[in-house]
Amino acid sequence: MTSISSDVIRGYNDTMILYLLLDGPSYGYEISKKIREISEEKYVIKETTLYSAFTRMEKNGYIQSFYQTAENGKRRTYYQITQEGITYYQQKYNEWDLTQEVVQHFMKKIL
Amino acid sequence: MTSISSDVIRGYNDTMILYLLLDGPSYGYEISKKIREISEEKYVIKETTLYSAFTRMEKNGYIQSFYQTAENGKRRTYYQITQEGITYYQQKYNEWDLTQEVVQHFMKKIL
DNA sequence: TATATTTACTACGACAGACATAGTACGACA
DNA sequence: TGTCGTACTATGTCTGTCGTAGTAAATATA
Repeated sequence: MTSISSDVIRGYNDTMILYLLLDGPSYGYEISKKIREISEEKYVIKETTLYSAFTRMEKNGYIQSFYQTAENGKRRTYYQITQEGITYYQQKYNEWDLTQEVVQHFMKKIL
Repeated sequence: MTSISSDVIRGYNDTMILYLLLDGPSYGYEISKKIREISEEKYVIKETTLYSAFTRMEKNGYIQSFYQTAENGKRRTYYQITQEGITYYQQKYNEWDLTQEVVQHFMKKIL
C-alpha cells in the first residue's frame, strides 16, 4: 500500500490542522489522531512537525492557545482558530483548487 | 489573479521537470518557459530552484546531462530522463492521486 | 554602432519546515 | 510495579527554496 511522503504533503500541514480547528478547539494528540483517521492511515503527521506548526501558526496569529484541564485530570494545550486563521484557510482552499489544476497538466500515465 | 506559492507546489517541482523530460532532452531555460506556459503563468519556477533540482536529480540518477551547442552557437547543458527517473516519475504520479484524495478531505468551502 | 534585453547559466549564503532523537510527566490498566 | 497511552518540550540536523550577485554570449532596439 502506497502512503504519502511528507515532501508532497508538507504544503498542506497547516491547512489540515486549521480545517480540524474549524469545528472547535482541539489539542495536539487529538489533531494527530484525526489526521491519521481521516486520511485512512495514508498520512501520519510527525509529532514535532505538528507542535512546531502550532507554535508557528500562533506566532502568525492564525490560532490561539489556552490551557485546560480535561475530565481525566490531564492538563492540555488547546488551540482555537482566529478570524485571521479562517481567512488564511480560505486562501489555502482557493490555492488548492489552482494547484490541482496546474499540477494535473504535468501528470501523465506511462504505459 | 491568484498565483501559486512555492510552499504548496514545492513537492512537485521535480515531477514537473521530469514530465517535460519524458518528451525528450531539454535544458534549463526551456523547462522554465514551459512550466510558465503550461501553468498559464500561475507558476513560475525560480532559476536557482530549477538548476539545483537538476543537480540533485542527476546525483540521484533520475536524469543525465550532456553538453550540446545549439544552432545559434549557444552552449547548453541538456538533461535527459533515465529509466530510474521514469520509475520515480511513475511513483510520484501515483502519489499525486493519493494526495489529492487525502487533501480533499480537509477542504471545506466556508460560506 | 552603442545599448538593452534575452538567453543560459554558476556561486554562495540565509532561511524555514520537517525530522530524528531524547527526555519529562501523568493516568490507566494488568 | 511496570507497561502502555497520553501530552507534550528541547535541541540540533537536513533539505529544498530563495535572495542576491555575477558572468557571458546572442539578439533586438535605438
